[in-house]
Amino acid sequence: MHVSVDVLPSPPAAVACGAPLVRRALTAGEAADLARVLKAIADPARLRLLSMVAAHAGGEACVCDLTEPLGLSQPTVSHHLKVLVDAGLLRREKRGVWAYYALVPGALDAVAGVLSTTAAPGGDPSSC
Amino acid sequence: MHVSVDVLPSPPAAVACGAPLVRRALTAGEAADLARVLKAIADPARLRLLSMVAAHAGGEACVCDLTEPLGLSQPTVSHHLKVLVDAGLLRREKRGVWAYYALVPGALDAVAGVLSTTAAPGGDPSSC
DNA sequence: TCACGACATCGACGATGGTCAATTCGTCTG
DNA sequence: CAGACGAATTGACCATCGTCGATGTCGTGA
Repeated sequence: MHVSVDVLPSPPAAVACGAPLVRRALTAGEAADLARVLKAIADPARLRLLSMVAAHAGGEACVCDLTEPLGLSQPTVSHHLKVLVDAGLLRREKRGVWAYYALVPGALDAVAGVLSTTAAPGGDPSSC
Repeated sequence: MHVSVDVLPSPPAAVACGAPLVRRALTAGEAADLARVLKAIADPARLRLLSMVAAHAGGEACVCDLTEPLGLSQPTVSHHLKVLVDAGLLRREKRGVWAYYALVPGALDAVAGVLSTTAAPGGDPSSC
């Protein structure tokens, strides 16, 4: 028994491409994938973290830069950052004692593209 | 006693405009507003509902059109639709015995615009 | 080697959310 | 009016989530 299905927390998710939401009815699987990424973003603390990381000098920030302005404990901030990394929205790089977080380049735009009811703006030709 | 603070579930939310997420750090209030709308979208059943309503003939659908393909009970579908209406993403119109739901025109694009790291595409000049 | 600082993980608690069965509310029709 | 039908509301149950304090881990410097 126990074949251990190995249901990994999922690879970075990727969101799928194009703007399928309003074009055709989503399948249960597509909806689950999209919801997983959106649930990661749909939290005030995590939205502020994304925003603070993006607006920080150099496009990256360490936990010590984020804890105090956010008004949450350090373990809580670490938890939220992990959720965002697991969702494929942030990238974590450890340098010495500090851990630096930065936006994953196309991630937020991919989500925006799926939600948009018009054609994608810049038109990222790498995917699809 | 009981002045009844009347903390309304919030007006349609509106999300704010522009693409402030990656430009500057969000305030706690802005993050809370955005999170409220995103939480409404961040559910597989509700994503499929938005998608099915948008893809349906005439851009609108009644509950009876949605219950069966979604595989959820009628009360649950009604509950999800109410969440989407309260978030300002769907519009409800009752005609006779049936209740028809349709997308609120700019709502999804507004959310997409906030998440996007580039300038808004079509450029909806009505707001801001 | 030891102490300290930055960060991650663990365990627990209260709050929120998704779902359904049962009921209620409106509206049309016989 | 009474019945039927579509939809909304209620109440309850279980799962998931956000938060914290305590603890563990790893790299740095005295």
